[in-house]
Amino acid sequence: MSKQLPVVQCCSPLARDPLSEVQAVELAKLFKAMADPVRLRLLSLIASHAGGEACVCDLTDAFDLTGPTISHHLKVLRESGLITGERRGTWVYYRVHPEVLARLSAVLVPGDAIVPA
Amino acid sequence: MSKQLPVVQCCSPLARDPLSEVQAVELAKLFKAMADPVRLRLLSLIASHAGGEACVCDLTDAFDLTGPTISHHLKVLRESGLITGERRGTWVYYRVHPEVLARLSAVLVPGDAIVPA
DNA sequence: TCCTTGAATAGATGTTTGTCTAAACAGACT
DNA sequence: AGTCTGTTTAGACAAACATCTATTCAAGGA
Repeated sequence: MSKQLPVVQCCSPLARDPLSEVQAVELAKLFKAMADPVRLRLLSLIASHAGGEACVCDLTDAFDLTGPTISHHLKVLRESGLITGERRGTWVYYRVHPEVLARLSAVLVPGDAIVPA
Repeated sequence: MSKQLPVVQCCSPLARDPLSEVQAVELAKLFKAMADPVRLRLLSLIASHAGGEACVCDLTDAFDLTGPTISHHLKVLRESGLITGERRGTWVYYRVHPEVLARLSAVLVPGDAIVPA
């Protein structure tokens, strides 16, 4: 549906070793994608939806925003690698990439360094 | 040193239940605070520093940025509740609030809902 | 083929944000 | 007091961003 960014290769937990500049830039992109209430709710709606996927029509109804605005936010999430979209007939369905969330989660707490994917 | 925001009360994991608007706004503030490479490195430098704290002088040296800019980023992190600063004599020392990171981490992965603080 | 509906793109606009310089504030030491 | 060093505040400015309207693209059904 659109360009796939590589899944985060980053990092040992924040509190273990200082982040390199490159790692920080990489991570910041992901956090920036989540740094908006609408995008967080989109992510949550998709992730918690039955079957692990939701169509744009479902998502649009949940907000008091125009279609293009929702579409813009979905694009940001897509380009950050957090979700993917797939057209099936009339509708486009989105689902999250749980590994990306898991890696992000692991960076935040002290614990084992991330093993290579 | 400055106003303390309440530690995030938020939430069940993203993928369990759809985030409410209020929860999303709350969480987005935290993610926004981390959505910058400089702030992520600051956070990591502080968290990984010996003794769990670092003074501003250490932090400033690690970047090619002016003092006021670093101070600005520290303020953003402070006001988000991720760190606290304390003046001891000449220097100001910062340390992270690990609980906030832990809660944030827990929101990202499927698992148990957060128990009240 | 044309029309209808779902979704994305293009372009415009007001707001937020990261950075800087200049100035103020806080301690410590003469 | 006066001065030095470390840190924060104030104000300015360009770049990034969230939102909108108008338009285009995609797939189905008449």
